[in-house]
Amino acid sequence: MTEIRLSNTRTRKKDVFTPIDAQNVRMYVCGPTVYDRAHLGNARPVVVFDVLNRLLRHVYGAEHVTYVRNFTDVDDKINAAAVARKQAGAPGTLEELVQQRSDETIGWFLKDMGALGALEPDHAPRATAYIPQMVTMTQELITRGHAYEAEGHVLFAVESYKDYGKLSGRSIDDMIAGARVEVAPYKRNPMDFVLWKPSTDELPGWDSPWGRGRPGWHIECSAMSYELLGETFDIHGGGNDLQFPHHENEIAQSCCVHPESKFANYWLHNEMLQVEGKKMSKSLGNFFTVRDLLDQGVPGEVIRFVFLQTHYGKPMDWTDEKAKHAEATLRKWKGLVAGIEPAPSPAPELLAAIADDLNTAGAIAVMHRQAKDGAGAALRASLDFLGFDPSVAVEPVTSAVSDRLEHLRDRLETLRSNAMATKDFSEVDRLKAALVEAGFEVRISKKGVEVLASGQIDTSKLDALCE
RNA sequence: GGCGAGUUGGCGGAGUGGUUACGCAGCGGAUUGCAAAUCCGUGUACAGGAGUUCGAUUCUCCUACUCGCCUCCA
Repeated sequence: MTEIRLSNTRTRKKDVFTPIDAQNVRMYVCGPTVYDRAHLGNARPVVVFDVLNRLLRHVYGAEHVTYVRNFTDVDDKINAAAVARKQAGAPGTLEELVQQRSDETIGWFLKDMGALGALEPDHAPRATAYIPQMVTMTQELITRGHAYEAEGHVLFAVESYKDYGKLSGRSIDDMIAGARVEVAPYKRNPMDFVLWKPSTDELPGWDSPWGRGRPGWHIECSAMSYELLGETFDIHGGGNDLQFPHHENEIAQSCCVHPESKFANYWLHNEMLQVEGKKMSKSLGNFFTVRDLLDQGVPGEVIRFVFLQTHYGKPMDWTDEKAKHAEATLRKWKGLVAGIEPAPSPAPELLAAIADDLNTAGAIAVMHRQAKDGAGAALRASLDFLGFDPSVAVEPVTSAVSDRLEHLRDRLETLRSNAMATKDFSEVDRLKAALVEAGFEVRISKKGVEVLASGQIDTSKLDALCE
């Protein structure tokens, strides 16, 4: 069996992965808050853990892996969007409008991530479907002396959990010293965090022993992972910005309710994404969504390829340059594997690279070697394994384009054979240049003439050529 | 201030205690009506300093720089 090694934030080492139960390998990844379109940064963990999911399925068998990724649909930004709609005169109650907003955002998310070649998890629980479980857990924390009620809020008492801060390597005292946030007066310790908070009448809320309210952010992951994966499971993942406080708080909640459990054995965190060397932010004007890129004609798998070029534990820089190179490489490889059956299983070297802490960049190096060696079947199996569909052209050429392309190719061929006799190549060169201008690649060899789509096709220029 | 990640040839980016990864670009050649594509050849880099070692880019320590988190942003 392939030995998988993973960088474990908990131990700060690369650990050999040993599942609790090889018949049921369990992974929980923190999913998005569904208030708006996913930006490019949101896509990184999705792709990273998609690769891990595929690896686990390959090694343990698809039916022996359970992958859970939640949707956070309790959030002030969702509420704000719903309120705005309500004020604009949209029909329905506010709760319905909240639900609507979440529904549509979830639909976008799945579609956009599907375009990146990400398989959907086995379970994609929504926080709103687990409120009773969160209430129960919160109550249990109070009973066990780890939480207290204050002014309609329920707060987790960080001092009641001795390992608080262990995952992220922080001490409560240091954090208090460096705190930059104003502390609510009802907190016993400034680091105490909210398990439950009151809702106003206008906002979505649920009945609870502490009045009508809504859960704090962290409790949902504790409740849902327990419901779907049990007290202790194998892998917990997410972006490294979640390490503190989100994951720290999840651990505190879960371990205090289930003192015998370790919660998650392996913690994986992906590093952040940057754009052209800078943090993606609205103020810098370099903020964009996955959909923006797709709409600009950047194929989803090009985005996927660029992501996989950088190890998940390193900051990744998104640049147009990389996207261009990725597209060229994918196009080349797809040409190489066209019509070739994939090898029955991915090559051992490829698997070894991925199993070594998801060394996707190393895997790409293996694929370059396969391409160079003309190992089409192996390359195709590699592409399949990493979630690239070789049967789909990088840039789908519409039939309308391909018909005209055929016509132009014939014309070019005729012109060329004439020119070979007359030695006057001016007509050939003119058509060739025009085709290149319109976004095609022209190859003329002894065997004949080939015209291929090579990038952004300018259909208006194509139309002009056909007249 | 606290915690953490990183720094490899023009660019991207693996890997290794001692034998030039690889890709792109570039350069030379083959091929071509010219190109493109393809093929062949071509690259001694590992932030700085100290230490361990027969030997370090690879291990340890220090310094510099970059970046992230500490704000319900993945």
